[in-house]
Amino acid sequence: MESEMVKIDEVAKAAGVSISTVSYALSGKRPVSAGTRARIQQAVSELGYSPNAGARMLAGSRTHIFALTEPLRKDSHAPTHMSFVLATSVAARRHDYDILLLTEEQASAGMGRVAASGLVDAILVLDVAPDDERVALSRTIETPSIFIGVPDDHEGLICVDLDFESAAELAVDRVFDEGHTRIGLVGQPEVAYEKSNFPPRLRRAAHAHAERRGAELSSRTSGGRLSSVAATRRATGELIDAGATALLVHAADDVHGAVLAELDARGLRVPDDVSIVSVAASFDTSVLPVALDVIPLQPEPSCDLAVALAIRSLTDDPPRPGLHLIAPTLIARGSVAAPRGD
Amino acid sequence: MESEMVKIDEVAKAAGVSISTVSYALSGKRPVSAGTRARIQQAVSELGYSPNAGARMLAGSRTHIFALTEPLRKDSHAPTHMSFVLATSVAARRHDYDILLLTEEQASAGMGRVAASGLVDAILVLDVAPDDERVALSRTIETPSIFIGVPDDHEGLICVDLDFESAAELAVDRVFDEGHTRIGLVGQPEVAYEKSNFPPRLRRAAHAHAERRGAELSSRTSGGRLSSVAATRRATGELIDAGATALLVHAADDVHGAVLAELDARGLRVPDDVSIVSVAASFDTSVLPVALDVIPLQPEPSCDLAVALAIRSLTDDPPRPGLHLIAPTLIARGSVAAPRGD
DNA sequence: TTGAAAGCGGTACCAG
DNA sequence: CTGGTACCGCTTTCAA
Repeated sequence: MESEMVKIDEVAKAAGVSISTVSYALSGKRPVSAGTRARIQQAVSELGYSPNAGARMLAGSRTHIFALTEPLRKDSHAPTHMSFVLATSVAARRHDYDILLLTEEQASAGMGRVAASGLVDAILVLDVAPDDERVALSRTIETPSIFIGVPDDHEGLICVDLDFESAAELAVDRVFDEGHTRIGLVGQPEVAYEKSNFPPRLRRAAHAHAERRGAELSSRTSGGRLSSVAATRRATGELIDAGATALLVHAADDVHGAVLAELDARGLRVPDDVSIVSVAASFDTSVLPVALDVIPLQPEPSCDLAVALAIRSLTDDPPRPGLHLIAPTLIARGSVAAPRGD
Repeated sequence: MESEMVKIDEVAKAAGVSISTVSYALSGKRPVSAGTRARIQQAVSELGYSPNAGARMLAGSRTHIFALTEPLRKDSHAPTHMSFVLATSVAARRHDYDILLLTEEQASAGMGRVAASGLVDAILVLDVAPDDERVALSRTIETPSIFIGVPDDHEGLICVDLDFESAAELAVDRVFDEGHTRIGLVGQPEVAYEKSNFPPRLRRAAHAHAERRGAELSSRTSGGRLSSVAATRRATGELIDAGATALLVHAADDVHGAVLAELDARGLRVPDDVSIVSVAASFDTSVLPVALDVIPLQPEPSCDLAVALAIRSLTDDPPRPGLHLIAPTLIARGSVAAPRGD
């Protein structure tokens, strides 16, 4: 039934109403009688009308487009990043929003560009690094930005992330409830506890909760300035030597690998000899040699929330800057069992 | 220097010229005196002017946006798809185009939507399946579509793909020049040679070129309706038994795995006992247990060409429907050597 | 070489 | 509940 590019006045004529009534009937911003609305709906579908995007952007206050900035660096873990991109675009569509993709150098450069040209209503920032250059950029533009992940300096930013304190408590509970009273925490490298924001919070919460429940928790870092296999294996060994029967790991994927390597080298098996829970992993834990119980940063909840915040940031009741946390969920994969009875 | 949202009239005022002169100075569609242009350029950068995207779309004939439809199915090989998305968006930016991402069900549904609303100037179709439903869709819309990959029914479509005939010849040359005169080809499943378009072309080209050069080439399929490990191993065995010292493989990744498994089971090593070249692989060959010489479908050349075709399809000299082929390149990885001298 | 002004196709205000 | 219409900011013809 459609021809070339139907315009609103054709719909109006077909339905025997005015242009404005068509507009209001479609946007719902003004009550329209049931009969009128029906005739308009019919005209719309018969003519295959779809409002012109440019005109809507110009006349209205919304572009119905979000920018999605994701560097997609070559070295990065593709499946993980793809799942976040996917989850974001699906969430956006549910709110009638399209996604404009900004990658590579455009991840940064594009932000200013699309903001200045009014191409997008908001910007969703993915794959956030601790010292992300997009932080500074987002402060120079008026377009609302939502970070999925928390950079070190997140003053004034709206960030979505896992509720790492709850996650720490959940992890402690998981092993404590199974009978472990001596727990080890293999964490980030040293610097992460000085400069970064939530590694210390997670660690503190773990300590506090363990104490609260009557467990003994001691923690080690996985390196100095950077995580290293050597430091991680040493840390793991120390914790085991100190009697830990359960390990919580809050670190990057290679650190998990190093922990498992050390246990393997000592002839310790998971979960028979040592139980493990990976906390707040943002990578795909299926890359690990052993399936681990994990409290992951999942794409869907984060992206859904980020999109919801983006939408709300366009209203007269925008979300406050700060961390918007996702309730943690533990995925059991069999790496936790009762401690050996010896 | 920038404030809220600079408009073209402010630039005009600052430069002491009319609005139209500013527009022309920026678009270059009308000669503007050097002096005037300089003053305008200065005003633009001082004010931080960036033309409003919506207004440009409405008034102009270009949106400066391409849709990129890529299902990004969960099961698909993420790194490969991501590299195509990346290459496309980079290529698009070089022509001042942004990418609107359509994934999952929007990969199809979104095409009609963005076309009808005039949101995009053209649509780039990625991850094309033999029976892709987006083929039919692209025929119902006026927005130019460029397929990166060739569906079975590509009548009237503009498709970008590897020049598989040249690729076949290149592969034959590679092993023939090394001294192999008995070559085996492990191909697609049977049906691909009946219904699909280029598997038979590739095979035919390989046979013709082998004959031309004086080599003996025999081919086997990797299954009936679907490739199977059993059929592939049988095919591989038959070719080896028939005396083949070099194998060309034109198939999916798992078929490559099956070929290697069969060779391994027979105690044959690559390239000492058997040479292998993977032809027209569209997957990441680094997932294979053995590094193989490969003539890949590379993202960059394909995406660059696709974007170029998209741009040209907006001119008064649009590209003809048909296959637009990329010259093949062989990447040597050490899986080809001279045949054993026995 | 430059300027004035008519649209582009909606949105939303002001009336009725 | 509905209609008329003044914009939204830029592109592009028409005139000068």
